[in-house]
Amino acid sequence: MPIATRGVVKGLTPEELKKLKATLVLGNTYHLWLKPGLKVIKQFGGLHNFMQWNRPILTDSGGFQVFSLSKFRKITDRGVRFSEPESGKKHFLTPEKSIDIQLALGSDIIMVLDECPPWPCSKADVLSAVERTTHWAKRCKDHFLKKTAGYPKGSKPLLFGIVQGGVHKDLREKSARELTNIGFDGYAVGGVAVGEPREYLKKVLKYTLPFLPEKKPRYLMGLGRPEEIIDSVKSGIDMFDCVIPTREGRHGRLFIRQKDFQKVGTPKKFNPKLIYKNINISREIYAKDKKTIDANCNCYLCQNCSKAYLRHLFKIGDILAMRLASEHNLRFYLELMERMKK
RNA sequence: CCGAGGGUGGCGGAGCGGUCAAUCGCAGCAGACUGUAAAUCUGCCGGGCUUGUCCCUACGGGGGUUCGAAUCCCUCUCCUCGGA
Repeated sequence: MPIATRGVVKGLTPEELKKLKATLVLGNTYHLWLKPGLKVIKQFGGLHNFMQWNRPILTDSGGFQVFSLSKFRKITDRGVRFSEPESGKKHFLTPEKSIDIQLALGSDIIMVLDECPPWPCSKADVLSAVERTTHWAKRCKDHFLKKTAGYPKGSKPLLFGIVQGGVHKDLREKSARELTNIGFDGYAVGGVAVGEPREYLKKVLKYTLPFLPEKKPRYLMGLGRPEEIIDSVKSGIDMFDCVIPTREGRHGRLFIRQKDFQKVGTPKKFNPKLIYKNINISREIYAKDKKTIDANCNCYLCQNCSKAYLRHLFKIGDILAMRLASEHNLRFYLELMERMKK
């Protein structure tokens, strides 16, 4: 899923996203709630129409902001009080409110509000986050059922639960069991890549996935680097979202296919280190480089521009640089996912 | 020719007797980025190397005062603005 937190995949049009074969985009409850606000989006009949994206949208619940805006919030069982970093304005987000907002946005996949504990964190605090996440998940589900009771058949969005539990085996299992007991349309693994050493990812998946139904979509939230995605797919993950392709693209870091890229998703063995490499295009060594960025890529950038030109666009700060790099990186990521579907 | 103000690192611009190799911004170089407070952030940015409470050379040129000068004085030179 390309990330469209505020109702745009930064710099790109829906048409461009479709050309990249993006099927699903992620929006954010918290951000869209504040800007432009629900009044505006309701007037457009929902986020799809507002942003002119007619394919599915998954909305995150605001749970991650419970973590990332840590200086500006206070959590209680009732919900989370945030103050907006720019204006200081206070807002109170509850599980029910998160569901209401996501329904108003017209989301296709709604995420429950969860508590994502930071790293490092005591086990007691992780436990408390798990318990609160379960409690909130139950409230989300109840509220969701109540609110969508009258929806015509087939028009009901999906509701996903989110597993927490940090790096602890027993807590991951507890969280997964409690959520599956409530029952959701899909399950997300949350609380990963919040600062913990990278080796933990595989463990967390090993602790969590056995307790999630294989037939339901399983979504790893916020991840990741290509090698992490490949490993996670092998472990059983079906869905990802990550800011890396777009954010790093805007910052001039590009993903370039290497020799073994084409072997991904085939029975052939590949060397994980030969799948891709990153370059920072603003480096001086590319100043006169006439070569294309990635000879194996079909995006506009790779079909038309030299490294020297893209570097120049970044150096002068032109928005086209960010657009082209975002598009390229998304194509890389989406192509990687496409290969692994097989 | 007279009067006034000024010349600081690639640029802009602080500093106006010691704590100055010199605040800060830009440009430059490198790095980071994982459910987007992120077109952001961090580091380096006179030269040298043994990268350090290290050594050189430095605030237009020259001279002087002082224990000590980018900072005060003299002189030359250049720039800007007024007046002839």
